[in-house]
Amino acid sequence: MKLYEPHEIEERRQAAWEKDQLFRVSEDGTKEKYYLLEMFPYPSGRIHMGHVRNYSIGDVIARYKRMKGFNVLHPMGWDAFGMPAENAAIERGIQPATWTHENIDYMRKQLKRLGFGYDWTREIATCDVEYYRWEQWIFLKMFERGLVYRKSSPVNYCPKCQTVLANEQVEGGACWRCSEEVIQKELTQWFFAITQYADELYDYCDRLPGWPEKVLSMQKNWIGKSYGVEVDFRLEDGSPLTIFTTRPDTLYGVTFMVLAPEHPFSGVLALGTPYEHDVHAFIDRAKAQDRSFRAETEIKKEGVFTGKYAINPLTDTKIPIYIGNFVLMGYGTGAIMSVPAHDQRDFEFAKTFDLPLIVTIVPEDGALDPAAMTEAYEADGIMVNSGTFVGMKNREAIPKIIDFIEEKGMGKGKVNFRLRDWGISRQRYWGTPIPVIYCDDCGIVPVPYEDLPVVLPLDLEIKVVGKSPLAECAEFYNVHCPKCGKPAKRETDTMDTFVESSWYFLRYTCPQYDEGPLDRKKVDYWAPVDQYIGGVEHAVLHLLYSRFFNRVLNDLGLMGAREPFKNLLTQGMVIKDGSKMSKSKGNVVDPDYLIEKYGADTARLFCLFASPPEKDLDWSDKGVEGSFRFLQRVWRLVADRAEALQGVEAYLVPEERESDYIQLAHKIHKTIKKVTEDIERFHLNTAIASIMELVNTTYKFIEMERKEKAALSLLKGAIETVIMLLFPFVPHIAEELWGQIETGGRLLGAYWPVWDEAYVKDEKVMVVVQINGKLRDSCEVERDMEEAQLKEIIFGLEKIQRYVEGTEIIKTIIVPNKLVNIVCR
RNA sequence: GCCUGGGUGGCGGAAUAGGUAGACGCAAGGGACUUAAAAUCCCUCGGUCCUCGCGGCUGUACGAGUUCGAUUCUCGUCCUAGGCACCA
Repeated sequence: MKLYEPHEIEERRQAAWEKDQLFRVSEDGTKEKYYLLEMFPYPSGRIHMGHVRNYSIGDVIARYKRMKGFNVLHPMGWDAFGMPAENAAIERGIQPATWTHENIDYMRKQLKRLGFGYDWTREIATCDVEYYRWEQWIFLKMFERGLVYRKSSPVNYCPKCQTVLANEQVEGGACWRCSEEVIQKELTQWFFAITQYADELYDYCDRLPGWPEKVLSMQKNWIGKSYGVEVDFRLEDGSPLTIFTTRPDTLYGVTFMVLAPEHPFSGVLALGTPYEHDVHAFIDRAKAQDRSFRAETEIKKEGVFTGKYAINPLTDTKIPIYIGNFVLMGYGTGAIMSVPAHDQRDFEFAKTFDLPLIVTIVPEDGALDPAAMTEAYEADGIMVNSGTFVGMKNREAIPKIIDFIEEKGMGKGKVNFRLRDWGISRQRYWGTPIPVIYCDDCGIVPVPYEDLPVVLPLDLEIKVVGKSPLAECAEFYNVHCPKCGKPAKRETDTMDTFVESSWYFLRYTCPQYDEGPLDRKKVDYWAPVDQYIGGVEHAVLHLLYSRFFNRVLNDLGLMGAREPFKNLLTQGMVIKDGSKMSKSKGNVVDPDYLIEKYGADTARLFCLFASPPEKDLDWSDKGVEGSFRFLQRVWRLVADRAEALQGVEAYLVPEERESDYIQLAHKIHKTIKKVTEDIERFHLNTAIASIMELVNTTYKFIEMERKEKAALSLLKGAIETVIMLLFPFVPHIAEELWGQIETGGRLLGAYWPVWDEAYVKDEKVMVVVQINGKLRDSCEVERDMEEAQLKEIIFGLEKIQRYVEGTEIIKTIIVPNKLVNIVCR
């Protein structure tokens, strides 16, 4: 018998796949397409176990779908722009481009060594000019449509990364990448108008049944849609002061207003009054508190009275106007109405400043005494003190009050979003240059399409200092204005790297197309991605940006699909010793080491078997050994009798009626069914478990030592089935074993086995007997037996008789072929 | 505080539509083979009680409920992970 030598086998098989270009695909109208994609990696140097897991899952699905006859697009590429390349450049004096490409070369080899089947002719590296030139092209199209604009605003800035961060990239006041505390800085930035799509992005969350509930809820949470009304309060001089509220049912309980420090009225209301000095001192102080500080929990609510009053349009009551540090200028109108009786924040503020409470909603079965309240009543109830709305349920009153306000011209219904526009300017070098030129005379001038690409110079010296190297490269930024020809300056900021990953999955469909970003025919054949697989950490950032970008490209007429990813699978992290694998924790397992010790098939198998894809995977060295042992067991099963099986015809149905045969035949068909259905729903761990069971059953059959030809035929059928079912998981060993038994020239991987429903059902079934729901006995009977006959057998059981004796039988419940429950007293 | 998930043996995890809880694997214990070891193979393996039987009781975070029957459905409680968090 040949020994199982994974390295030799794997190298040989991989070379053959490469030679035959096995995974290369093109559009084919005769087959159903299936676009399978895993999130592409950042080329950090080497792949880690998270990648191995992600891509192993993907490879199973890709190979399975191919066996099922789909035309499977399964590409791979590199999210190649980003800061680590610059840091490496600074630390080691190596060009970011060189560093990145060396990493890509190494990691590509690693992926190939794991045996993942990609169409490498479609490989993309986002740092290649042929990729980012089309991103610049898209930028210009977006600019024409007003989807890109420039504005000065306070931005999140990471002092360590020395660049701006989008709101989504700030996690609890810290940089998402390096965890440095984020500060506020006033900068002029480019923005993508993602808020124009906020409503649609929100609503479509309900039309993505193939996405995990969790991700959709995170996206909805982030977009933060809320229905309310804008109401015009009036200053005493008649000028309007508009607020936004989601609780118009509390409008009659407003006792004061609060403005954000940045509100245009904040600086002027107190002018010339005794309050002026205090107000300005407060505003200065509040503005100095940067965003991250303001975001801290338990920040004390502070405020100052402006000395001015406004009129509540519903009640004509005069109410004082305050400025408060807790009101955000960026949401709603930057001014709020305060209802201390029904909003906890307002309640606290009112207590501090000794402001009155007016109750407008009471619990259905009680009353509220403003003087006795220790917290705001935020729940639903019945309207009181509310003009014509008294007596209504507050929920029902809300739309009526909005109608009333609109009728009287006091305001209008409004939907607000938490989502902000996406700031994409980064003061970094290793990214896509923003294709814009600033001219003293003509202002902002987009680079003409014929001048694209704006190429990122590769021969720059990267220094530590704050400024982007591009801003110091005169050859780069000194240009002539495309409009008037006068000397002008090129934009030296680059784009956020999330821009590249927002459309790479579309470019895979036509990576060499040179007349535009997308070849409409090809992209419409493949898009949308049928199955996307990646880490849940991208639930908001990457996935939301991609949904936005896909819509923009759709609106630009570049493609037909509206949503980018039909189905999404978010895989869990790889955990070891209780925490995520990381260098700092010193608990990383190196894929190279695993491949060297056990081979790629074992590494893949363990990642797939140890836990279902969505869950975190607990690393276990012993578990890896177990996977290796299983493969050796399979190897022996086949290799030990490879010669004996030569020339034997494989049967999946028993030629003999003896129970050994029948049992094995049934097991084969049941396993095919189970594995098929499990792969379809991504229960890859249980799919493997059931293949293991088939292997165990096959060994048991062998122990019977049946020598007839029929036994060999069925055995061969079982073995062929094991190999075919294993192929998507561990393709190298499967192919090798397939080659060892003579299989009539059939090609492994070309088709998926089918089960015969007749053999899925056992001829004899074990029926368990319960008495009053408690398990008492069981017996084996013919399948689909007549109820009367079954009852006769059951009640004839000695044990059951003993239990039933002396009781009154109320009823007998029969679950066919499974269970009988006798209810008695 | 709000919104999602999730709590099952010593461990990773099964149980697809309410019907035998613990598949498969790991670890552990016992045995076979061997001069010995490795490898391999076989047996045991939730808890508990006894009269050690193809025995009884109990058991899927906890407490109720629906049901002939609940890991599964409903309500409440606790714990835990993730997301959002002065968003008016």
